[in-house]
Amino acid sequence: MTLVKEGVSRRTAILDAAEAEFSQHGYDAVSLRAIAKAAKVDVALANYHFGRKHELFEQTFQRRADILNDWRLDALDAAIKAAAPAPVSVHAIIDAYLRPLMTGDHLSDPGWRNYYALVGYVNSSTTWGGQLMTKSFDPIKRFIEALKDAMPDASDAAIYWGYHCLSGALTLAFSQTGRLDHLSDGKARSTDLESGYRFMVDFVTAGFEKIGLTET
Amino acid sequence: MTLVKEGVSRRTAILDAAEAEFSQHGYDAVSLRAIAKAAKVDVALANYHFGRKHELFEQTFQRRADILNDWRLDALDAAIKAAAPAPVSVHAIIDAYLRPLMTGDHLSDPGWRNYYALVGYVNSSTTWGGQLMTKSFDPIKRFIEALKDAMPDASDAAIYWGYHCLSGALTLAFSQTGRLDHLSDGKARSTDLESGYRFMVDFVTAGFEKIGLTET
DNA sequence: CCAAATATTCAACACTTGTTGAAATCATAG
DNA sequence: CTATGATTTCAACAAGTGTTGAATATTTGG
Repeated sequence: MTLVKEGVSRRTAILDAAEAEFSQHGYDAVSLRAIAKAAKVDVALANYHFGRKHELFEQTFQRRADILNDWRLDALDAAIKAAAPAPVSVHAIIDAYLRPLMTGDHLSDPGWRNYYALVGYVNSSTTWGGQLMTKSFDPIKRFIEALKDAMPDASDAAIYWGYHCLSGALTLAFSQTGRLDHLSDGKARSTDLESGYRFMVDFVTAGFEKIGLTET
Repeated sequence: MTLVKEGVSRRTAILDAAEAEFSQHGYDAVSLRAIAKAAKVDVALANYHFGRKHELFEQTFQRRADILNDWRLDALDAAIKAAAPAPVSVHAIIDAYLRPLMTGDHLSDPGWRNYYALVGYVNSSTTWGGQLMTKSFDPIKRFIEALKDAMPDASDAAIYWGYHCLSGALTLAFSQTGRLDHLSDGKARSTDLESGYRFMVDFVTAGFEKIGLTET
């Protein structure tokens, strides 16, 4: 009998457990022992594989970021190709940014749902937000370039602040905090991200097109 | 010699310290001892005044929420009055929601800057987000009603998801995580919230007006 | 099958955590 | 001034923290 059960190594079991725990409670509220227990593994093993807790967190975060980056860049390339030789539209760029989060069974996969919450946590964290988001999602700079091409008259400031609005709206919605349900008394549901996605695409596209015109 | 220095009671000294610590490091990374030390007070005093750590956090959060709610409702009333008898515009509603964060010296006040970061932390926290945001900012439901009046053809879902976009964009920007600076290589600055405010007003207004038209 | 390398567990370390009951200090009213 | 009540500090608690070095188990390559 091999040590590895069901094809899942203990190393990825730790990452899985860390992902679930960190996304639900944040970095500091989660102990390595809680992660080890969820992964059915000794505490010391996390340290052996990942070093300090800090690094385990960053690797947990990076794992799906790489996958998400690939999905998004593929979608962007497809949009550019579909529009050629005309420049790709703002709407198509925003859609390429958002749609990969929805496609396939990502929304019904607890792993991805947890991860989206983790991104929301990191994005608005003063501790992690600045550095880690930029490092992990570096490839999305290609979306910034695409937006500049689509709106050649827009100022740099408009592009970056617009992207910041998009990022904030997206990560809050996909964190599924339940705020929407409380606020609307159930008339809108946090879990209904298909609806959220549709509204967000239109909302953000219109926003970008508006501030792309405003002189600064 | 009195026990109270410079008119600042020990009770509010604890709240001030808690605000600074919680906003910079989150709930779990902050110990009561760190707060007590910053407030130059014994650990046990926080418990005497506020009970459990949980309640200290909520009271810290509620303190400025009440003030901010008043500012916003005043701004909304003024906008409604200025537009009467015509219904107030979406643009004016969004401005009433955002402008109070900027007016006066709020942006140069470290207390308010810290608080804005704290709101960002709470808003995207799966632990606090749903309940605490709704409880503390309950009066902003009047903004929802105003938006419904301004866009009578918009669906409820459009209004609530639009507000969620606004909330996410706002709290991320005002958290000042430094993400914007890293992403833009300094071409846009997180600290330049005057610019952020101007872009956000136009961005969000255009977004609302767009999804207010879309049938769902 | 055996030796080397890798993976995992065990046990413990020094320290920090939130909370509390009792003691000490202060403010205030009579 | 004094007695009462509200603050504040002191000291300690049981439990939990990240991290590590040594011991054990497992895999791998020859």
